[in-house]
Amino acid sequence: MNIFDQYLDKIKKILLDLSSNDGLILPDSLDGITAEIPPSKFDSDISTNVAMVLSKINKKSPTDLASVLADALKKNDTLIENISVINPGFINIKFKSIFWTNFVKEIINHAKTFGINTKEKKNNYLIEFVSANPTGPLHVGHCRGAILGDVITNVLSFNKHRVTKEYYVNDYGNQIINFTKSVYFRIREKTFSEPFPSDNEDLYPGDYLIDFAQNIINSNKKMDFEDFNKISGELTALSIEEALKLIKDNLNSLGIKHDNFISEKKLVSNHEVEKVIDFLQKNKFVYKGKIKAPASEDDDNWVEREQLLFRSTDFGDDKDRALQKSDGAWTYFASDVAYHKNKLDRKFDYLINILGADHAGYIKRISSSVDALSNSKGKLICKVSQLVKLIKDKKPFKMSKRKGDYITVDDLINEVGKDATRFIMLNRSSDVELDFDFDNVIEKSKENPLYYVQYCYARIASVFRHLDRDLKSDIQINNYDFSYSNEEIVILKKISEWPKCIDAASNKLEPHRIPTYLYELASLFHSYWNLGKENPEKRFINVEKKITDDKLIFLKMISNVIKSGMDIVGVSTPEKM
RNA sequence: GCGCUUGUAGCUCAACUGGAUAGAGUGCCUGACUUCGGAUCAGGAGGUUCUAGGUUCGACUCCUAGCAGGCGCACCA
Repeated sequence: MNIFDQYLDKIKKILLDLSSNDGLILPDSLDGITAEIPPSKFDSDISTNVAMVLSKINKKSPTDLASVLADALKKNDTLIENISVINPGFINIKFKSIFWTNFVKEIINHAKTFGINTKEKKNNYLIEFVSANPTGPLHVGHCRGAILGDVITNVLSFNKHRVTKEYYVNDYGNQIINFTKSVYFRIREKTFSEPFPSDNEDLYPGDYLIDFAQNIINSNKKMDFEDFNKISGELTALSIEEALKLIKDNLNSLGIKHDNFISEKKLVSNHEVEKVIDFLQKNKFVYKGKIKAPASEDDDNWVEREQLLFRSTDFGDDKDRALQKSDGAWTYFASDVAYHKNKLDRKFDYLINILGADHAGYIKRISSSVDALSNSKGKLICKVSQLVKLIKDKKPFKMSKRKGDYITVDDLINEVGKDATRFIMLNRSSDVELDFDFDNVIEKSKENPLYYVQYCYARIASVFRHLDRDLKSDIQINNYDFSYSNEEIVILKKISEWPKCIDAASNKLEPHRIPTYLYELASLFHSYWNLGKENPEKRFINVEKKITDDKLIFLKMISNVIKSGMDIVGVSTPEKM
């Protein structure tokens, strides 16, 4: 039930009517006409820009046109209390109290579906996110993208789209060889008491490898660890398995579960890379050539080679991109092209990739390949999540990968918990860098938006508790005819924005709008609550049972929306804190 | 140098796919607990939305150019 959509439809209907009967001229598309939330200083519930959009084409002043439209609107709607035309030509509509009574009933009766866009086409999405190398635990850098992807999925699913969550496992290439060697040296450290080589920069230094090594030794008692070359294949598989187990644990503690894990190695061994390159070759997107040294590299160190290149410059990229290494192995990009071909073949309406800021430069390349593979019909959307700056004791602290002492997802969850991590990571637009202040995140005050919103829900729960009612169970509406105060109307207006918030979050893939909205709603609620301190009549539990019952329905409506939103964000709504 | 991205109150950020007098928190100042939960609330002060042009009835939002910060610019992944 989106009242803005409802009234937009009404307005358009009236326009068509006026156009056929009174000579109103309409443009080809009515898309520019909107129904919006008026600024709070106006005593009004919905506003529309219709008169300003149509004034030029009709050669009339916006205000004159607005008066005509306002009259027509008022005439066929008994729920409008008054309608006003305000410069530069907005039409503002104010509803009668009965409108809101109906509204509340509607939401209470359709608690589970309020906010869902019932008009739009439902799509089938594939979202790829996290996809961190299977060489160790997830760290803070992965965390934001992980949560972003998960909550985008939740928003889309809430809006009845179909979404498949996928993790691309980079289990092929040099990094994996180095990683496996590192595990091997840790095994030798244990079985042959040889020290781990500290001078080899290619090896992974992290302590977690010691656990990997021990686990592999324990569960492979018969394995002979003497000669690396004899066991490298098997050991690679075992090492990756260990890493993936750890990563899945990390994701699980963030509350994230992917539907599929797609192995790069399998794509390679199934010859999907060759096939896709054949295809590109036939369509003249691939050639043998040389690329120039990157600007960051000294020309002296750069060796120009002839190699297999993809014409990404045809699609706006800076340079063509290498597909094959000098040793004949595929580049990461080549197998990723195969992976995207694989995605395209599965016929999704949209492909979404969530990338970290440090991979943003990769977008042109991969979207070029999708364009080449799909004749520019691939509908790939890349979403970048900016860096997270960790702050403790008012100071930023950096993590250094070299020493292996970076902050892991585990560290984060242990310190601040899953709920706070999710809510705070999501509270800002993914386009801006995020300050993640440890002291702030665990603080229990208004400064911490998670608690502020949860507290709102807990307060409502406490009212129900006082009356021996259960907030979670359904509430009955019999003769409900609440006469709303101004404070209540303000809250109702905010509630009516919820479908708009979901729409924006869903269409623009901007889930931060949800925590922002919930915070605003909670803020209005806390003000409303405090009215009861000075004026006992404003309290929810009233001597008159009818008033108490009506107010409970009102509170139930608020808690429904809070609960919906918190579920999408993926955090709890405790009834006591 | 090139590409992407950000620039809004002292600080951290919002602003509904171009709407009206740009909003919150924090910090600073002042006030409210015998209460349905003070993890809260009320009030005050704080702005040339980086700059210069352009498009538009209307620009924080779109376009062009510049300035400043961040990220990236491999046969790595």
